[in-house]
Amino acid sequence: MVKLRRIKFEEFQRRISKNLVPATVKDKKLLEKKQDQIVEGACKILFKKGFNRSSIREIAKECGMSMGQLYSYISSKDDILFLVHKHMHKTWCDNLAEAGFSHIHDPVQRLIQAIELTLKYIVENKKLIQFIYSESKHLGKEHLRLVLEMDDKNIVELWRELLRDVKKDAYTDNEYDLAANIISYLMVFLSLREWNVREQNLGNKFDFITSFILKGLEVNSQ
Amino acid sequence: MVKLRRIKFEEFQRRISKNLVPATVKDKKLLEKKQDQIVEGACKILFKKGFNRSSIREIAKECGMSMGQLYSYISSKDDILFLVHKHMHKTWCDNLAEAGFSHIHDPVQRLIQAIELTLKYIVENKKLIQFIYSESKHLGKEHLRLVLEMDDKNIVELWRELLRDVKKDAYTDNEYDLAANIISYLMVFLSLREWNVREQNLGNKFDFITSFILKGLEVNSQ
Amino acid sequence: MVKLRRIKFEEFQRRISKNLVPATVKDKKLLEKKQDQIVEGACKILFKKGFNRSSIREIAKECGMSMGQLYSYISSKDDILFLVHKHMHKTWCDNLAEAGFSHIHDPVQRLIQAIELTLKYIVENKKLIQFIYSESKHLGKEHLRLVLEMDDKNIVELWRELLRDVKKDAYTDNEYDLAANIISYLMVFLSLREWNVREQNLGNKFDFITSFILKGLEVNSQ
Amino acid sequence: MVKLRRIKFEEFQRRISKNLVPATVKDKKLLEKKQDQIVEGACKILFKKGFNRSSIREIAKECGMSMGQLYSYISSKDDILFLVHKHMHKTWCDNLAEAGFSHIHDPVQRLIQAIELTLKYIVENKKLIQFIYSESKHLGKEHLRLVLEMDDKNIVELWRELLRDVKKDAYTDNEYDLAANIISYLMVFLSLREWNVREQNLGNKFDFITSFILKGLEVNSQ
DNA sequence: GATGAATGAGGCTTCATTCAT
DNA sequence: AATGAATGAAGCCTCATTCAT
Repeated sequence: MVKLRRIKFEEFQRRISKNLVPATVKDKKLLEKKQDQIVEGACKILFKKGFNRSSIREIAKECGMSMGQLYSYISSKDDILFLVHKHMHKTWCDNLAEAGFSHIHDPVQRLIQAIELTLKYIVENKKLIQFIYSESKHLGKEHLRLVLEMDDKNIVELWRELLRDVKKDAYTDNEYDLAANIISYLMVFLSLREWNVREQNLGNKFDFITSFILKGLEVNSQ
Repeated sequence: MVKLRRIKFEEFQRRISKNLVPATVKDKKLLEKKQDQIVEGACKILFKKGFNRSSIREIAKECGMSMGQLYSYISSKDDILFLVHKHMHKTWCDNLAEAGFSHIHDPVQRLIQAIELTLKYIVENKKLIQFIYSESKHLGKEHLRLVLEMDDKNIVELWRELLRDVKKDAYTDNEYDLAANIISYLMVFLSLREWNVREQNLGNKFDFITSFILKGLEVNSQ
Repeated sequence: MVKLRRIKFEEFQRRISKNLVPATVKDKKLLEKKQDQIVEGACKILFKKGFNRSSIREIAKECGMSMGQLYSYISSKDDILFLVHKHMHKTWCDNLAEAGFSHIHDPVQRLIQAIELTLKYIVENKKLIQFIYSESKHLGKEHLRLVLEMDDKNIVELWRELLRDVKKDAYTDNEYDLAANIISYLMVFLSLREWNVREQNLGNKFDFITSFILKGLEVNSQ
Repeated sequence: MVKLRRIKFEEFQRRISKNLVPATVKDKKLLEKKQDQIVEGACKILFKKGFNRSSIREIAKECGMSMGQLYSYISSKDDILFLVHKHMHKTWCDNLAEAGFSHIHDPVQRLIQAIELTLKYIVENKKLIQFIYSESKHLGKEHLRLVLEMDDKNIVELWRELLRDVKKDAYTDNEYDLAANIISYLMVFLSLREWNVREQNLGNKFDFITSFILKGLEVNSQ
């Protein structure tokens, strides 16, 4: 199951590459390396100031690049935003794939494992998640389409599949979709509502959310 | 219960007024009226183009004001964003207050009513919600503090109270807080994830979400 | 005849105004005045360095305006080029209208007068003519269309009419058109080929050209 | 007569070479071949986008060269413009030389043949002519001098000589010069005023122009 | 009080040319 | 000798805010 997902992600990678047409650089290896460098540098600025308030000049400087160099690996400021989205997506998928849960036979335990791995990832990448979810409106049309597709085909689809195993045929297709989206949405709750939620032991929060979801789905965790 | 909330909101109004220092206008009544006019006009532009791409000139024009006039009711562009937040907050609270649910004796039914009213409000004000949640990063520090406080003291607090009645003493304080925040967060799900969720009858979605929450809370709705 | 032309020019003025949409300024009178100021300043730079090598900053400075101010009377650098074209067109038409020739009864003498007035205008506005004819390729699509239309409907049409009176029905429509275009083209010869032509008395050049045209048209100037 | 011209052109070639200082390449033969390749590739881009909007990168790519290689055959972007001018000049001269007219004994027929060959050349190389005449402003000072000299010593001089045979001693030197320049100028009319002139049979246009010139010169073509 | 013209810093992006590899 | 990545100045344009009228 997870392998399948990884394959799909790589398929996206390929399609995505076509949508980021750097005007000048030809060396693919270098391109990828530099784009990683851009993501790393850009995030430092972007997380602090948001997309609009971060200037290309600042970002280039933080990346240790001249503006000209930066623009040979991207074709517009928008591309940076897209690169960050792609980065988030990749680390998210990698995180799940590495930790793994497809070996767990019990569908419920598998779901629980997926939830906990994801919650952990989200909390560990709080700034990234906050940025992604508050700035996705600034993506260009085509980039937005791609990001939504990545989200739907990789992440939401994972929950759909896990739910199908857990709920068997108890739901209609619409309900699987809705539930998968709700779970997907609840996963980022802790990062997006950080300031609202009272300080307390993180494990408690994880447990409460996991338990809330399982009960909401009428799944018996025993 | 609801009355209490309204009072609180007005209390905020007063405190908030001090944070919007119009340079010239003294007539409070006029100020309020004009600021409503600003919100109305601004929203038309803001929802279409986002905060950064909307210019003061455009907004002023849409409001039927000169730029000078506009600037006598606000002190910076950021104030407009705050006014829109305040507007959202007010209509949200008004919506609940008008429809009302404090007369419902059964705590569970009261909770259900609150959920459904809120879901309805969120869907009817989709653009507003989407705007608020994607542009809150642009709020100035002080404004952000106020908005978070409004959210916490009015909205989240409502859920906390409703939950206390429903769950009696089954939760710890932390759990009441967490659950209230989760519900509050789930309320805007349909507007923020519009594109992801499959087309289907809206009522079904409402029912699914309501039911999911009630089950998640282990509340028996019968 | 000439009056007719003037009317036509004003008609263009009106249509043209719609194609130069300054984003911000509302006072029409001021707009016109400032655009004249822009043309005057811009020409000093443009004639010296050509369109591409002249920066907006330089032009603004020469006009005694800030860049922001400049941009409230134009909407792009292209507009400046168009304004210069319009300016040329206007002075050309004004020059003919003021000196006048419609009162001359003899068609041949009228043609001669038109030629000499035009040659005089062209030589007196050498730099302007050189600029216009070497930079019109840089006009935007819509502006180019307008300029070509102005040229055709006002200037070339003048020659067509004069020729019709002179040649009666000796030409086909195509020939009237071709001859009018050739004359129109020959008029700017002295400014565009300044460097090639040997220094000599200007009057001689005028006479030679006039005579060349009349003979070319087989018109007897008696 | 024509031979003379060719010799002169080659003489220019030599002088011109000194003004294009390729940084590295010493093999003259190779240099010439590569510069032809550059002209061919450059024209494809230049005619489409104009000089300023064509980047060296694009041009190099179209030429099938690396940027480094390109820069070993030119010393600046301006050189490319000059190469195109030289190319135009060479093809123009070659065209006349190949078709030939020096064998025609009757001076008037010879002139007519020269005119028609030139008109044909100009129409067949419309894009080139349009480019040359709209971008010559971008030539550097020294290049401009050379181009004007080529034009005067080769092309205008041809007309001067042809006119001397046709008009015998009827003109003063100034008049020969003026008439030669006018003819030279009229030759490119059809390419530069393409859009203005009504669609019609090209032969008609050729005949009208030829006839107009002959009459203008008071030359009897029979 | 009301208006909207003016400011000018700062935004994103391009590209001729060089030079390390 | 050949490559093409890197430089960085300069390009055009926008717009929140002020202030003379």
